[in-house]
Amino acid sequence: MYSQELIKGTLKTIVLSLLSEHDRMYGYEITQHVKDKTSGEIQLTEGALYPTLHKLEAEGFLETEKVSIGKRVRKYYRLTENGNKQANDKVNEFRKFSETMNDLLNSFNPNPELQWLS
Amino acid sequence: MYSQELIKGTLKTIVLSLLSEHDRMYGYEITQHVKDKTSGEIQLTEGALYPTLHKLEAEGFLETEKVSIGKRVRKYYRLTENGNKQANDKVNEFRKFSETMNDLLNSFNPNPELQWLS
DNA sequence: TCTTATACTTAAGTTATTTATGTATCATTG
DNA sequence: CAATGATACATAAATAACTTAAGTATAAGA
Repeated sequence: MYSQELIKGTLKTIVLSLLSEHDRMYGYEITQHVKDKTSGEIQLTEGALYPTLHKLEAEGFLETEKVSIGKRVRKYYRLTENGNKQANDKVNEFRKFSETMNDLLNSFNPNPELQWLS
Repeated sequence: MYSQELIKGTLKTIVLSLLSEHDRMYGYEITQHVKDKTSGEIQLTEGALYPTLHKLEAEGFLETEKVSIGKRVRKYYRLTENGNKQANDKVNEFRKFSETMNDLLNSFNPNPELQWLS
């Protein structure tokens, strides 16, 4: 499990990215999907996720749809057109950022897997 | 310039990593070094950096040395033995994290540079 | 029936950063 | 030589974000 400080700041990127490939998802589904796909190394907490979803909706990047499952109401989120753009921007930003960071960190203690490069 | 939310959480990692390759550095030097090495894409603010340096010192990862430059006093930081371990841990953690994240983000909108893989 | 999983919400406390201010020296330039 | 920008550190107040925790409720499995 990664330190929370590292996960901070990528929450929106993760949510937007997942919704880019899934058409619609609900909150709980997102937490499970991320947990499964990362072998439990990234676990989103509800206290962080739900407020973030509400924020993204308020910003116009997500829209909701309520679906009744038996007696329960499930709240699905999907990307708006702006949300789709935002998803692309955020994903590209993270990719570049991680490259920049790895360059910065690589000058010291180079990654053993990349040793052959030098 | 990357969004601050992305830079958040990597500040300690950056500081510890730089001190791993530089033996000793002072605060202002760190801000300039990071700015230069990332073409201005990561800019550390003093309000964030100095409190972090103080925190790392209080945690026993850094030790200080005051050096007079003319009439000014410059405060150099260097890694303690524990700080060196922590630097390695933090750098490795970030590397793994960025791999995990890129895997998570790659299933959608795959990075064009990696298209040949599929 | 009890426990775990599903499913969403929100308030209070904590933590970290941003923004702003304060202080002071040194170098450059008009 | 005065003004400006760069160097250099520190910290307080405001803000933002997350953690922790509690609340509510249905469904499934042992």
